[in-house]
Amino acid sequence: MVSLNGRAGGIRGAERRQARRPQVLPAAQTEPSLKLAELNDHVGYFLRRLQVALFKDFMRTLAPVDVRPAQYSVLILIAANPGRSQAAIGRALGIERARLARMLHELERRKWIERRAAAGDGRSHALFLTAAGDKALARIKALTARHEAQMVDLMGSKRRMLLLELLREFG
Amino acid sequence: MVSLNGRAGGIRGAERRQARRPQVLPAAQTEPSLKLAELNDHVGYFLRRLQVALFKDFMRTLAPVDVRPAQYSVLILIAANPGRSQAAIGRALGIERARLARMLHELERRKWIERRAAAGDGRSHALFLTAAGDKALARIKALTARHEAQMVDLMGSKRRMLLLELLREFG
DNA sequence: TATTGTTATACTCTATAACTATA
DNA sequence: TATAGTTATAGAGTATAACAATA
Repeated sequence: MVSLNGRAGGIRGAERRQARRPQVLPAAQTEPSLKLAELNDHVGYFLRRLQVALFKDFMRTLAPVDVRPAQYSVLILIAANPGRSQAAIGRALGIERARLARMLHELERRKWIERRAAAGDGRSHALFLTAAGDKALARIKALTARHEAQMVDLMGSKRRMLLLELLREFG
Repeated sequence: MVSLNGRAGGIRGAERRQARRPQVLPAAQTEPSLKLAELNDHVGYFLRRLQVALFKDFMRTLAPVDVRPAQYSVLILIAANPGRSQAAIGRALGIERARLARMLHELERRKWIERRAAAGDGRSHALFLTAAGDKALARIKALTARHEAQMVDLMGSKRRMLLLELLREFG
Protein backbone atom coordinates (compact mmCIF):
# COMPACT_ATOMS: atom_id res chain seq x y z
CA MET A 1 0.00 0.00 0.00
CA VAL A 2 1.27 3.42 -0.98
CA SER A 3 0.51 6.85 0.34
CA LEU A 4 1.68 10.35 -0.41
CA ASN A 5 2.35 11.59 3.11
CA GLY A 6 3.14 8.39 4.88
CA ARG A 7 -0.55 7.89 5.67
CA ALA A 8 -1.71 4.35 5.11
CA GLY A 9 -4.74 3.47 3.02
CA GLY A 10 -4.24 5.54 -0.13
CA ILE A 11 -6.08 8.68 -1.12
CA ARG A 12 -9.59 7.35 -1.11
CA GLY A 13 -9.08 5.43 2.12
CA ALA A 14 -7.74 8.53 3.84
CA GLU A 15 -10.68 10.62 2.67
CA ARG A 16 -13.12 8.08 3.98
CA ARG A 17 -11.46 8.05 7.37
CA GLN A 18 -11.26 11.83 7.50
CA ALA A 19 -14.93 12.17 6.68
CA ARG A 20 -15.79 9.78 9.49
CA ARG A 21 -13.55 11.44 12.08
CA PRO A 22 -15.54 13.67 14.48
CA GLN A 23 -14.55 17.35 14.18
CA VAL A 24 -14.37 17.97 17.93
CA LEU A 25 -10.62 17.85 18.51
CA PRO A 26 -8.89 21.25 18.89
CA ALA A 27 -7.10 22.48 15.78
CA ALA A 28 -3.71 22.10 17.46
CA GLN A 29 -4.34 18.38 17.85
CA THR A 30 -5.84 17.66 14.43
CA GLU A 31 -2.66 18.75 12.55
CA PRO A 32 -3.28 22.42 11.75
CA SER A 33 -3.18 22.12 7.90
CA LEU A 34 -1.46 25.14 6.43
CA LYS A 35 -2.64 27.15 3.44
CA LEU A 36 -0.81 26.21 0.25
CA ALA A 37 -1.86 29.53 -1.26
CA GLU A 38 -0.18 30.17 -4.65
CA LEU A 39 1.27 26.65 -4.72
CA ASN A 40 -2.25 25.46 -5.57
CA ASP A 41 -1.80 26.90 -9.06
CA HIS A 42 1.56 25.37 -9.87
CA VAL A 43 1.61 22.16 -11.87
CA GLY A 44 5.25 21.73 -10.88
CA TYR A 45 4.48 21.61 -7.18
CA PHE A 46 2.02 18.71 -7.40
CA LEU A 47 4.03 17.02 -10.11
CA ARG A 48 7.05 17.01 -7.82
CA ARG A 49 5.12 15.72 -4.80
CA LEU A 50 3.67 12.84 -6.78
CA GLN A 51 6.96 12.05 -8.49
CA VAL A 52 8.79 11.84 -5.16
CA ALA A 53 6.09 9.57 -3.74
CA LEU A 54 6.23 7.27 -6.78
CA PHE A 55 10.01 7.04 -6.77
CA LYS A 56 9.98 6.23 -3.06
CA ASP A 57 7.56 3.41 -3.70
CA PHE A 58 9.66 2.23 -6.63
CA MET A 59 12.81 2.15 -4.52
CA ARG A 60 11.04 0.45 -1.62
CA THR A 61 9.58 -2.20 -3.91
CA LEU A 62 12.82 -2.75 -5.81
CA ALA A 63 14.99 -2.75 -2.67
CA PRO A 64 15.42 -6.56 -2.77
CA VAL A 65 17.33 -6.21 -6.05
CA ASP A 66 18.91 -2.84 -5.15
CA VAL A 67 17.91 -1.11 -8.38
CA ARG A 68 17.01 2.58 -8.61
CA PRO A 69 14.76 4.17 -11.24
CA ALA A 70 17.58 5.49 -13.43
CA GLN A 71 19.36 2.11 -13.44
CA TYR A 72 16.13 0.39 -14.32
CA SER A 73 15.51 2.68 -17.27
CA VAL A 74 19.02 2.03 -18.57
CA LEU A 75 18.63 -1.77 -18.28
CA ILE A 76 15.30 -1.65 -20.10
CA LEU A 77 16.73 0.45 -22.91
CA ILE A 78 19.77 -1.75 -23.40
CA ALA A 79 17.57 -4.87 -23.42
CA ALA A 80 15.21 -3.36 -25.99
CA ASN A 81 17.97 -1.79 -28.10
CA PRO A 82 21.01 -4.07 -27.89
CA GLY A 83 24.27 -2.82 -29.38
CA ARG A 84 23.56 0.88 -29.08
CA SER A 85 26.17 3.33 -27.85
CA GLN A 86 26.34 5.07 -24.48
CA ALA A 87 25.67 8.35 -26.23
CA ALA A 88 22.45 7.00 -27.76
CA ILE A 89 21.17 5.56 -24.48
CA GLY A 90 22.03 8.73 -22.59
CA ARG A 91 20.36 10.98 -25.13
CA ALA A 92 17.18 8.88 -25.14
CA LEU A 93 16.87 9.01 -21.36
CA GLY A 94 18.23 12.48 -20.73
CA ILE A 95 21.12 11.12 -18.67
CA GLU A 96 24.34 13.08 -18.88
CA ARG A 97 27.18 11.05 -20.43
CA ALA A 98 29.51 11.49 -17.43
CA ARG A 99 26.84 10.17 -15.10
CA LEU A 100 25.97 7.30 -17.46
CA ALA A 101 29.63 6.24 -17.67
CA ARG A 102 29.75 5.77 -13.89
CA MET A 103 26.38 4.04 -13.81
CA LEU A 104 27.52 1.58 -16.49
CA HIS A 105 30.66 0.84 -14.47
CA GLU A 106 28.41 -0.18 -11.61
CA LEU A 107 26.20 -2.33 -13.86
CA GLU A 108 29.31 -3.91 -15.37
CA ARG A 109 30.66 -4.62 -11.87
CA ARG A 110 27.43 -6.51 -11.18
CA LYS A 111 27.95 -8.44 -14.45
CA TRP A 112 24.58 -7.34 -15.84
CA ILE A 113 25.86 -5.52 -18.92
CA GLU A 114 28.92 -5.53 -21.13
CA ARG A 115 30.55 -3.00 -23.39
CA ARG A 116 32.00 -4.23 -26.66
CA ALA A 117 34.01 -2.20 -29.16
CA ALA A 118 31.54 -0.80 -31.69
CA ALA A 119 31.85 -2.09 -35.26
CA GLY A 120 32.01 1.08 -37.31
CA ASP A 121 33.21 3.67 -34.80
CA GLY A 122 36.38 3.25 -32.73
CA ARG A 123 35.19 5.77 -30.18
CA SER A 124 31.93 4.22 -29.10
CA HIS A 125 30.97 1.15 -27.09
CA ALA A 126 28.12 -1.17 -28.05
CA LEU A 127 26.05 -2.07 -24.99
CA PHE A 128 24.55 -5.49 -24.29
CA LEU A 129 22.88 -7.31 -21.45
CA THR A 130 24.75 -10.41 -20.26
CA ALA A 131 22.92 -13.67 -19.61
CA ALA A 132 23.02 -12.80 -15.91
CA GLY A 133 21.63 -9.36 -16.72
CA ASP A 134 18.80 -10.93 -18.65
CA LYS A 135 17.98 -13.14 -15.71
CA ALA A 136 18.20 -10.26 -13.25
CA LEU A 137 15.93 -8.17 -15.45
CA ALA A 138 13.24 -10.84 -15.32
CA ARG A 139 13.24 -10.63 -11.53
CA ILE A 140 13.34 -6.82 -11.70
CA LYS A 141 10.34 -6.75 -14.04
CA ALA A 142 8.35 -8.88 -11.61
CA LEU A 143 9.00 -6.28 -8.92
CA THR A 144 8.18 -3.30 -11.15
CA ALA A 145 4.89 -5.03 -11.96
CA ARG A 146 4.20 -5.08 -8.24
CA HIS A 147 5.12 -1.40 -8.08
CA GLU A 148 2.67 -0.55 -10.86
CA ALA A 149 -0.02 -2.59 -9.10
CA GLN A 150 0.57 -0.36 -6.09
CA MET A 151 0.15 2.67 -8.34
CA VAL A 152 -3.24 1.32 -9.41
CA ASP A 153 -4.01 0.86 -5.74
CA LEU A 154 -3.03 4.46 -5.02
CA MET A 155 -4.82 6.21 -7.86
CA GLY A 156 -7.27 3.76 -9.29
CA SER A 157 -6.82 2.06 -12.61
CA LYS A 158 -8.79 4.59 -14.62
CA ARG A 159 -7.06 7.66 -13.22
CA ARG A 160 -3.67 6.04 -13.67
CA MET A 161 -4.35 5.47 -17.38
CA LEU A 162 -5.63 9.01 -17.80
CA LEU A 163 -2.52 10.42 -16.15
CA LEU A 164 -0.23 8.12 -18.15
CA GLU A 165 -1.78 9.13 -21.45
CA LEU A 166 -1.65 12.79 -20.54
CA LEU A 167 2.01 12.61 -19.49
CA ARG A 168 3.02 10.57 -22.54
CA GLU A 169 2.12 13.48 -24.77
CA PHE A 170 5.04 15.40 -23.29
CA GLY A 171 7.56 12.53 -23.11
CA MET B 1 9.62 29.10 -24.90
CA VAL B 2 10.00 25.75 -23.24
CA SER B 3 10.69 22.31 -24.59
CA LEU B 4 11.20 18.85 -23.12
CA ASN B 5 14.26 17.75 -25.05
CA GLY B 6 15.89 21.03 -25.83
CA ARG B 7 13.87 21.33 -29.03
CA ALA B 8 12.50 24.81 -29.56
CA GLY B 9 8.86 25.48 -30.32
CA GLY B 10 7.03 23.33 -27.79
CA ILE B 11 5.23 20.05 -28.36
CA ARG B 12 2.75 21.21 -30.91
CA GLY B 13 5.29 23.27 -32.79
CA ALA B 14 7.66 20.31 -32.97
CA GLU B 15 4.92 18.02 -34.24
CA ARG B 16 4.00 20.46 -36.94
CA ARG B 17 7.59 20.68 -38.08
CA GLN B 18 8.08 16.92 -37.93
CA ALA B 19 4.96 16.31 -40.00
CA ARG B 20 6.30 18.68 -42.65
CA ARG B 21 9.79 17.15 -42.70
CA PRO B 22 10.30 14.75 -45.64
CA GLN B 23 11.00 11.16 -44.48
CA VAL B 24 13.88 10.59 -46.88
CA LEU B 25 16.84 10.96 -44.59
CA PRO B 26 18.58 7.73 -43.48
CA ALA B 27 17.73 6.56 -39.97
CA ALA B 28 21.27 7.24 -38.78
CA GLN B 29 20.85 10.92 -39.66
CA THR B 30 17.34 11.46 -38.34
CA GLU B 31 18.31 10.57 -34.73
CA PRO B 32 17.72 6.80 -34.50
CA SER B 33 14.96 6.95 -31.83
CA LEU B 34 15.30 4.03 -29.47
CA LYS B 35 12.47 1.83 -28.23
CA LEU B 36 11.27 2.82 -24.78
CA ALA B 37 9.72 -0.64 -24.40
CA GLU B 38 8.41 -1.23 -20.85
CA LEU B 39 9.07 2.39 -19.89
CA ASN B 40 5.97 3.25 -21.93
CA ASP B 41 3.83 1.73 -19.19
CA HIS B 42 5.38 3.50 -16.21
CA VAL B 43 3.69 6.63 -14.92
CA GLY B 44 6.84 7.40 -12.93
CA TYR B 45 9.02 7.58 -16.02
CA PHE B 46 6.98 10.24 -17.77
CA LEU B 47 6.21 12.00 -14.52
CA ARG B 48 9.92 12.34 -13.86
CA ARG B 49 10.74 13.57 -17.37
CA LEU B 50 8.08 16.26 -17.19
CA GLN B 51 8.99 17.26 -13.64
CA VAL B 52 12.64 17.73 -14.55
CA ALA B 53 11.67 19.82 -17.58
CA LEU B 54 9.35 22.02 -15.50
CA PHE B 55 11.89 22.55 -12.73
CA LYS B 56 14.52 23.48 -15.29
CA ASP B 57 12.20 26.08 -16.75
CA PHE B 58 11.38 27.33 -13.26
CA MET B 59 15.03 27.75 -12.37
CA ARG B 60 15.84 29.37 -15.70
CA THR B 61 12.96 31.82 -15.32
CA LEU B 62 13.71 32.57 -11.65
CA ALA B 63 17.47 32.85 -12.21
CA PRO B 64 17.39 36.69 -11.95
CA VAL B 65 16.30 36.37 -8.30
CA ASP B 66 18.29 33.17 -7.64
CA VAL B 67 15.37 31.24 -6.13
CA ARG B 68 14.89 27.49 -6.50
CA PRO B 69 11.58 25.62 -6.33
CA ALA B 70 11.96 24.48 -2.71
CA GLN B 71 12.88 27.97 -1.52
CA TYR B 72 9.93 29.40 -3.37
CA SER B 73 7.53 26.96 -1.73
CA VAL B 74 8.88 27.85 1.71
CA LEU B 75 8.54 31.60 1.08
CA ILE B 76 4.96 31.15 -0.12
CA LEU B 77 4.02 29.08 2.90
CA ILE B 78 5.55 31.50 5.40
CA ALA B 79 3.79 34.42 3.68
CA ALA B 80 0.43 32.64 3.74
CA ASN B 81 0.88 31.21 7.24
CA PRO B 82 2.90 33.74 9.29
CA GLY B 83 4.07 32.72 12.72
CA ARG B 84 4.11 28.97 12.11
CA SER B 85 6.98 26.78 13.28
CA GLN B 86 9.69 25.20 11.18
CA ALA B 87 8.25 21.80 11.97
CA ALA B 88 4.85 22.82 10.61
CA ILE B 89 6.28 24.28 7.40
CA GLY B 90 8.50 21.27 6.88
CA ARG B 91 5.69 18.79 7.43
CA ALA B 92 3.38 20.62 5.04
CA LEU B 93 5.96 20.60 2.25
CA GLY B 94 7.62 17.28 2.94
CA ILE B 95 10.96 18.97 3.61
CA GLU B 96 13.14 17.26 6.20
CA ARG B 97 13.77 19.46 9.27
CA ALA B 98 17.57 19.33 8.94
CA ARG B 99 17.35 20.50 5.36
CA LEU B 100 14.80 23.19 6.23
CA ALA B 101 17.02 24.55 9.01
CA ARG B 102 19.84 25.17 6.54
CA MET B 103 17.49 26.61 3.95
CA LEU B 104 16.10 29.06 6.50
CA HIS B 105 19.63 30.13 7.43
CA GLU B 106 20.13 31.05 3.81
CA LEU B 107 16.83 32.94 3.63
CA GLU B 108 17.70 34.72 6.89
CA ARG B 109 21.11 35.66 5.49
CA ARG B 110 19.29 37.29 2.57
CA LYS B 111 17.08 39.14 5.10
CA TRP B 112 13.90 37.72 3.60
CA ILE B 113 12.64 35.90 6.69
CA GLU B 114 13.05 36.10 10.44
CA ARG B 115 12.71 33.61 13.28
CA ARG B 116 11.18 34.83 16.51
CA ALA B 117 10.86 32.87 19.74
CA ALA B 118 7.44 31.19 19.69
CA ALA B 119 4.92 32.37 22.29
CA GLY B 120 3.82 29.14 23.94
CA ASP B 121 6.70 26.77 23.21
CA GLY B 122 10.30 27.54 24.11
CA ARG B 123 11.60 25.04 21.61
CA SER B 124 10.04 26.33 18.43
CA HIS B 125 10.59 29.36 16.23
CA ALA B 126 7.79 31.41 14.70
CA LEU B 127 8.57 32.26 11.07
CA PHE B 128 7.79 35.58 9.38
CA LEU B 129 8.62 37.34 6.17
CA THR B 130 10.51 40.61 6.63
CA ALA B 131 9.48 43.74 4.74
CA ALA B 132 12.35 43.02 2.35
CA GLY B 133 11.08 39.46 2.01
CA ASP B 134 7.64 40.72 1.16
CA LYS B 135 9.08 42.96 -1.51
CA ALA B 136 11.26 40.19 -2.91
CA LEU B 137 8.29 37.85 -3.02
CA ALA B 138 6.37 40.31 -5.17
CA ARG B 139 9.16 40.23 -7.74
CA ILE B 140 9.41 36.45 -7.42
CA LYS B 141 5.67 36.05 -8.05
CA ALA B 142 5.95 38.10 -11.21
CA LEU B 143 8.58 35.66 -12.46
CA THR B 144 6.62 32.55 -11.47
CA ALA B 145 3.67 33.98 -13.40
CA ARG B 146 5.95 34.12 -16.41
CA HIS B 147 6.96 30.52 -15.74
CA GLU B 148 3.33 29.39 -15.63
CA ALA B 149 2.66 31.28 -18.86
CA GLN B 150 5.44 29.21 -20.39
CA MET B 151 3.74 26.08 -19.08
CA VAL B 152 0.58 27.11 -20.88
CA ASP B 153 2.72 27.64 -23.95
CA LEU B 154 4.19 24.15 -23.59
CA MET B 155 1.05 22.16 -22.93
CA GLY B 156 -1.85 24.35 -23.86
CA SER B 157 -4.12 25.98 -21.32
CA LYS B 158 -6.74 23.24 -21.33
CA ARG B 159 -4.31 20.36 -20.89
CA ARG B 160 -2.47 22.22 -18.17
CA MET B 161 -5.69 22.60 -16.17
CA LEU B 162 -6.59 18.96 -16.70
CA LEU B 163 -3.17 17.86 -15.49
CA LEU B 164 -3.26 20.26 -12.54
CA GLU B 165 -6.66 19.01 -11.39
CA LEU B 166 -5.61 15.41 -11.79
CA LEU B 167 -2.40 15.91 -9.83
CA ARG B 168 -4.09 17.94 -7.09
CA GLU B 169 -6.13 14.89 -6.13
CA PHE B 170 -2.91 13.28 -4.93
CA GLY B 171 -1.32 16.35 -3.29
C1' DT C 1 36.63 20.70 -35.36
C1' DA C 2 33.26 17.69 -33.36
C1' DT C 3 32.09 13.41 -30.93
C1' DT C 4 32.75 9.34 -27.58
C1' DG C 5 33.90 8.02 -23.40
C1' DT C 6 36.39 9.05 -19.08
C1' DT C 7 37.76 11.36 -14.73
C1' DA C 8 37.29 15.00 -11.46
C1' DT C 9 35.05 18.78 -8.98
C1' DA C 10 31.29 21.46 -7.03
C1' DC C 11 26.67 21.93 -5.73
C1' DT C 12 21.90 20.40 -4.54
C1' DC C 13 19.03 17.26 -2.32
C1' DT C 14 18.04 13.27 0.64
C1' DA C 15 18.72 10.36 4.62
C1' DT C 16 20.71 9.63 9.13
C1' DA C 17 22.59 10.17 13.42
C1' DA C 18 23.90 12.79 17.31
C1' DC C 19 23.30 16.58 20.14
C1' DT C 20 20.80 20.64 23.05
C1' DA C 21 16.99 22.49 25.03
C1' DT C 22 12.71 22.27 26.04
C1' DA C 23 8.06 19.81 26.86
C1' DT D 1 10.15 10.06 26.71
C1' DA D 2 9.05 12.84 22.89
C1' DT D 3 9.54 17.08 20.15
C1' DA D 4 12.00 21.40 18.01
C1' DG D 5 15.85 22.87 16.16
C1' DT D 6 20.81 22.36 14.98
C1' DT D 7 25.05 20.35 13.11
C1' DA D 8 27.57 16.87 10.61
C1' DT D 9 28.21 13.17 7.32
C1' DA D 10 27.34 10.07 3.47
C1' DG D 11 25.03 9.08 -0.83
C1' DA D 12 22.47 10.25 -5.15
C1' DG D 13 21.86 13.31 -8.88
C1' DT D 14 23.18 17.30 -11.74
C1' DA D 15 26.30 20.48 -14.06
C1' DT D 16 30.90 21.49 -15.75
C1' DA D 17 35.34 21.27 -17.33
C1' DA D 18 39.19 18.95 -18.98
C1' DC D 19 41.33 15.21 -21.34
C1' DA D 20 42.56 11.20 -24.81
C1' DA D 21 41.18 8.79 -28.70
C1' DT D 22 38.84 8.89 -32.83
C1' DA D 23 35.97 10.81 -36.59
